[in-house]
Amino acid sequence: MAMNYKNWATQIKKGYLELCVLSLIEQHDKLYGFQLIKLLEELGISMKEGTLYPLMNRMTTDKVLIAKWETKEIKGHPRKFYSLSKSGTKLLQEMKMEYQSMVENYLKIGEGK
Amino acid sequence: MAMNYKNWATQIKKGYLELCVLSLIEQHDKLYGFQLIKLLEELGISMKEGTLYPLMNRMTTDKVLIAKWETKEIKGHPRKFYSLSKSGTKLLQEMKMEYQSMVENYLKIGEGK
DNA sequence: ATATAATACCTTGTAATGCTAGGTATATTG
DNA sequence: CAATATACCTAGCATTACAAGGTATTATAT
Repeated sequence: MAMNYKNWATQIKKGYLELCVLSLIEQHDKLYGFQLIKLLEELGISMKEGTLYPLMNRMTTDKVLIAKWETKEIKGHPRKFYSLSKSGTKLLQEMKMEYQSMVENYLKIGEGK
Repeated sequence: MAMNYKNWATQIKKGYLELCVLSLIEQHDKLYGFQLIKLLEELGISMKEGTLYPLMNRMTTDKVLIAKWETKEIKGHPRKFYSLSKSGTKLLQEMKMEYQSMVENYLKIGEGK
């Protein structure tokens, strides 16, 4: 990315990261925050803690996600696991459709001409 | 889109619209603002005037775009045509690569499991 | 004549969010 | 006992899509 406009990468991630997080939780049933960051990293998607944790709290407040602390069976810092609520599942389906449209619409730009 | 989180559609468009605009200008060589909005609309992409014009001015100031007024040969309100600068062309290539990565990375989420 | 609509551009202010840069706490390793 | 890794959190900043307003020109309808 060029020196100027290096913030474009930040901008285009808005919404996209939300979709990635919800999709990963759907796929794994439940995940905790730190684990999500590692999973995304493996996929080539960089999401900082300062981005993820506020997002998880927002989505929990909005009842898109259900959060549960787990302290048993593990040592170290307790982990907060997230799973999709019913409305979260529905929201994700809508997001996927919208995302799919965007990808297809952009493809049309390349095809035309 | 659900009642809540209806702003997600707004958020995910950040950066995406910039990519669409630059790609369309590259393909058509030159375009004016109002025309861009109509073109995007035809593609299924909604971009409001209050979004487009400030963006075009930003990118002109940053020398990503070159702007030229055209008043001859047409009646009605004068039109401001935009074309890609050299650095704009380079920036667009970088954006396309980044976008491609994002699309591919998200595909991996669906594939894994 | 004179509203109305369509074209074409612009600006102010708001809401939302990714990230930086800090912080806290627990457990392990040198 | 310092350093590292894990795991969560927060305040403040920079950025951008949009709503809602505006200006100006031409064509069309009343």
